[in-house]
Amino acid sequence: MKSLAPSALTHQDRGMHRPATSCCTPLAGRSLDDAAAVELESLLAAIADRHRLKILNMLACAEGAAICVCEFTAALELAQPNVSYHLRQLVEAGVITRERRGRYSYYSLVDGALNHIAALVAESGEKAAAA
Amino acid sequence: MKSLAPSALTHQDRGMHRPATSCCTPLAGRSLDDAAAVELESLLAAIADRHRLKILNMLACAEGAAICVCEFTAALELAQPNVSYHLRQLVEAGVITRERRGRYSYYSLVDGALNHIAALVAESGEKAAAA
DNA sequence: GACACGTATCGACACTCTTCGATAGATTCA
DNA sequence: TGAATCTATCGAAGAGTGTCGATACGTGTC
Repeated sequence: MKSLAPSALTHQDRGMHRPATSCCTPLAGRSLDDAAAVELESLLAAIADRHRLKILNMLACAEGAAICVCEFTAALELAQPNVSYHLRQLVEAGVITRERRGRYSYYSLVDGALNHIAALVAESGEKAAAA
Repeated sequence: MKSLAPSALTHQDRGMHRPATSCCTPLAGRSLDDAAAVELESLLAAIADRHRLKILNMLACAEGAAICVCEFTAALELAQPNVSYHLRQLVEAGVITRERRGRYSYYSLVDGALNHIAALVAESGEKAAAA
């Protein structure tokens, strides 16, 4: 499945002589395991789109109020199936929720979802700053 | 270039009669313009990858110290050209910087870069919470 | 200068994502 | 019930992304 590097060893591991210009400084510690990396990857990928970012911003500006699909379609100047597609991506990522009212579909932000993502980015990235 | 929606108008704009089950709640305001959305999109896309997230985490755990390419190659179990590719993506996004020492290349986090991205996500998303 | 080593880049390929047109599902109104 | 409306889904096409093998570049060593 996954092709490994020719040899997953650092130059130090291979017992190479190490001159003054040494390589491979040791890490202070580890925190982001594979599963966490994959999860954060999917979360970030869900919001890493200009249209979805504008959707999220519209929802944030609505201050908790739900917004109808047609409003997104008008604001984004995007075809309706496209808007549905992007909304679906955000719903599946758990960032927004859908609510049907009659013929209309209203979407709203999941409380604290984006703050959570932001915290993950700041945490797994700038953990050094906190220490 | 960009195909617009059939008519970039909400149901209200088209002067439709509006029953009790009305659509299109007005927004509280706007903040994320097109340029900002594109910029944030590219920033998020740069870090929305499991390997690049692990690179960033390793750098964060190094607490400011630079890390050699070979260390990433070993930790990520990824081929060397692949590692260079991901490092390049992060450099071009302005999240990390490269420094050559002899034959080796060392990478380190740009101070506050990830906190900046996190702030953008939290800001343009949960602006309502701040208000 | 010739060689070894670490890293970056190139071209090709496979895969995923986004977009589009068409259409189906669900609900309201006459 | 039938027509109209709003939204979601489907299949195909296009663009973008990550991976791989091969190779070029820059540096240190002999």
